[in-house]
Amino acid sequence: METQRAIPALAGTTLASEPCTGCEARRESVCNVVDIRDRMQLAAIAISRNIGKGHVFIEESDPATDFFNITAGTAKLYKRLPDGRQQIVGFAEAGDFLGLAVSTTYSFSAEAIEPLHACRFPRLKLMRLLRTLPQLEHRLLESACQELVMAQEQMLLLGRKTAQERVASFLMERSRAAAACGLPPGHIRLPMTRTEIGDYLGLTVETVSRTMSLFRTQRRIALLGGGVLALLDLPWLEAVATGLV
Amino acid sequence: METQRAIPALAGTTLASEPCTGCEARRESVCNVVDIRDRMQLAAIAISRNIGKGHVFIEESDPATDFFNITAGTAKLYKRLPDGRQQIVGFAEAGDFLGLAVSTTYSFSAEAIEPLHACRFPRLKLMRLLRTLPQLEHRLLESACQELVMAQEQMLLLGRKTAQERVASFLMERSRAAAACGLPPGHIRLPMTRTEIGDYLGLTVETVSRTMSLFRTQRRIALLGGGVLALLDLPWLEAVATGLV
DNA sequence: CGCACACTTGAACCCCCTCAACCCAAGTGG
DNA sequence: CCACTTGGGTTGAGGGGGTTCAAGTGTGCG
Repeated sequence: METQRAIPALAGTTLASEPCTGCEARRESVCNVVDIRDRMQLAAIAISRNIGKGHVFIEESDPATDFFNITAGTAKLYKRLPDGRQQIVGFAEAGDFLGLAVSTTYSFSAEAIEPLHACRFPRLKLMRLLRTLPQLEHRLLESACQELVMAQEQMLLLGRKTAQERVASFLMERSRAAAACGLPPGHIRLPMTRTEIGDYLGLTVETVSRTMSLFRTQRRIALLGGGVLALLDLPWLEAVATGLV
Repeated sequence: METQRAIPALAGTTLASEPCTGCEARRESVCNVVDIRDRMQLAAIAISRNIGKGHVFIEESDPATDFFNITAGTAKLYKRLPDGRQQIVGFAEAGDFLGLAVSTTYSFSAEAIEPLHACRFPRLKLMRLLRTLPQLEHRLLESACQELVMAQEQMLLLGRKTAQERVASFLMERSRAAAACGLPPGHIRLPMTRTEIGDYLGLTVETVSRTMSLFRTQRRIALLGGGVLALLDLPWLEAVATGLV
């Protein structure tokens, strides 16, 4: 795994009168709220890293030494039971901030499911910096609240929805997320495996596969290869996802 | 429902050189981080309310006009599907802060499951106050992160645990919460009905009842009446809750 | 090519849900 | 005082949605 000073696009040039200009994730990122002078302070404590597919870069119950800001790629955040059962509690993509727990240990593990790029912030340094950057703290609070709302929605899914409702909900969630990246409307990309979708939705691989096959034969969706998928009947999917139908 | 100026214990006296002194929840509450002068500002915008059992004081998807700080009693926070299926996303007790969503509408409903006492803060006024009270914002961020961790734990439960593991987890969670209130060690109070426990754990009433009966015949727990329950075999319950056994 | 891994499909099973009956305690009211 | 109601809790019998087990089909990559 390579590590380098932040600001990859400017590596080798003078050390950034305007930091993070090369960062593709800056627009959606939490870093964006602080002004240029403060962003230099942020960049000064950040270390930019490439993380290979399959690499576990946060291990549950390990000491929480760092925060991460994903700038490219996708990671799965998951918890495990002793016998190997796995629950994915979320997928982190460009702009997401990881490690916000108050606890001194991580509450979940994180693994890159496709090549990942992230800024790593030493926990203590960032905590210290937070005291002088109230806008950043405010932005983190907003971000945490947003995640909390999504977590509650996921609890409703896991506790009360049927397999079809879960898969439809997942596709709609991806559809909303896909608005950001550059895909034709009604198309989504699924960088995760069926097993991972199952571990996210509280189902088995087989049930996910069967349900997707059902949707396909009903012409609600179409598999286009390369992990890309077309949502052919958005209104129906939305209705199923919300428990109507 | 009665409403009155905050500081119930001091109602009718001079308006509190030291506000919130009568509040039994102040110790655990988010308000506690701000110093006396700032707490007066907080108390100035707060309205103290008694909320009767069964009263729904937050309605999902309604405009989020207020924040609440629970000072006594218990509320259930829940989401519903159109056909009536219900998922309880948490129980709020003394010291808990509600309504933290960034969104302008509530993301869940809240109902008092026993007589409730809460401080109500107009959203806009509190938001404005937040800008001048960074310690309060910091405390809210901590609180949100803590809730996020608990939500992720609940996702693991809802997605991957068996009925027995869910009930054991619930009992252990209550056991940790009970440490605060004045019950003999190993004893917990369950102010919620079996139906509500089921709606929290993603199970039916019958399954909850059957599982508790099983634990009782195995002498792992004992029902003492009045919603009080003795945990007779904590190590075993803990092991089951974490997926061992 | 051949191996590994992801995905799909089929068949049998099982845990939990559904439906139903019943118990019990607390009101309520004649 | 008892008859009746209501709401929460328990227990039993049967059924079903999703899991488990198993086999087979791609598909990328050394």
